[in-house]
Amino acid sequence: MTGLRARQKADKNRRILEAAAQLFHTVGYDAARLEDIAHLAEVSVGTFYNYFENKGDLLLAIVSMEVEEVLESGKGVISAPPPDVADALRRLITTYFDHSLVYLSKQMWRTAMALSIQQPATPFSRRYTALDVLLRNQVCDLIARLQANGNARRDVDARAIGEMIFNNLNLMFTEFAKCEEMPVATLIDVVVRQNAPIAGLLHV
Amino acid sequence: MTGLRARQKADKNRRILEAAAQLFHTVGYDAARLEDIAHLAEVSVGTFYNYFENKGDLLLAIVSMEVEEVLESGKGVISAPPPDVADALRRLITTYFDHSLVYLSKQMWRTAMALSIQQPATPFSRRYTALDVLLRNQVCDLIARLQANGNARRDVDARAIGEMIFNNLNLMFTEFAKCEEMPVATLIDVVVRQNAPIAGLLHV
DNA sequence: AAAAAAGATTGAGTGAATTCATTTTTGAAG
DNA sequence: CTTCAAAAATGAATTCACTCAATCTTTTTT
Repeated sequence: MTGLRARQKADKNRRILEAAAQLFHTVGYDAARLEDIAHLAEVSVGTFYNYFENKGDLLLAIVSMEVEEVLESGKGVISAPPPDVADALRRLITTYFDHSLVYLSKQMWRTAMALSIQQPATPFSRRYTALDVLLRNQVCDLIARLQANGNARRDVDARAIGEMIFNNLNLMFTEFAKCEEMPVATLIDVVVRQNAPIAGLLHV
Repeated sequence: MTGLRARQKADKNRRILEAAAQLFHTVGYDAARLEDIAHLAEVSVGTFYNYFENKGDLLLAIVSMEVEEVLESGKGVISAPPPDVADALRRLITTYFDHSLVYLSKQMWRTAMALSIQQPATPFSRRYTALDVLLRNQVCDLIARLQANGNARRDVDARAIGEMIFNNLNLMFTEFAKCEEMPVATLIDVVVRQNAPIAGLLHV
């Protein structure tokens, strides 16, 4: 049976995450003071630091859970992609971008991205980066799948193309997060246009 | 003649930038306390805040000067590019990346990137973003120039391709900055490989 | 050239993240 | 059931970016 200590620890971890998610959502990342998060989670500030490296790590933990969901819904597209290359890419990026603002605000995304760049060695930063790798692989897999299905030319480096498409959409998402006015639809339109020449290249 | 006030102001601005550049370089961004920067620049902390919005803005000002130099040396490549598409792209990205660590450490780059994402509305953040746009245009111009010279296919959207190539190299530079071990040569190799399919697409 | 207005400087004060020496709780051993 | 060591929790103290009311300097006005 699980020891008391392990259960208490798991419970506190959960309480801290829930408290933070709630406060980040209601008052924003900056305004959510560690003292308030700790109080809401019914732990002391010192205890918080036994569970997370710092305030940023906490945000990255929450964002990572989000990205895991996105990754999951991406799987659906990969397993049965539309036959046309342009359609398949549009479907995948739409899946990614439509998911992006359900739980997280642009401000939270910006902070998370900034933290993952600034402190790349922290545990949740590594996890966040690892998830990016999985997303990148997913795009590469889509290209490979289209090739296997005979819907895309086979004489092209699927990995190189996939990496470039992912890196582009990733950077465009950053631009999107930096601009409060831009709607998701605009982001999708821009990326679809950028993908067009490559879709043309791959078309059988 | 320039008023006394204007001269004093310009001088203080210069002193602050020099002091910060020196301390960021020697002890790193985080360890450079505002009090130390102000002291070295022979102004008070309060005065510092009449010249810059915050500590991050100061770093972005320094990084922006760097990027301006990179942009300048990029012009040389654009004006007389090698005829082969792949060669031309390699030449441009080598110019960019070789310049990147002359004055700035990876840590300084990471902090600058993080700040420009996190506080996109601050004056120097806007400037930094504007410089990114100029760099992106430079890549688009290179493609257009190759097309004009008859060295690249004309039936392809030069802007879409240029944006994608730039966004990819930009994101790869971020990955490079996040990984202390990666040498510039590796970065260049990876990006050249990623560019290869597109270079093939464009080849006449 | 004195007075008034505008602009700039100042550094002690404020607030929030992070640290750490001390105390408390848990699980194991006798 | 005690005793003890390891693990976890605690919150007061520290640190540092940033603010602001008071003061000083330059420029303009009379």
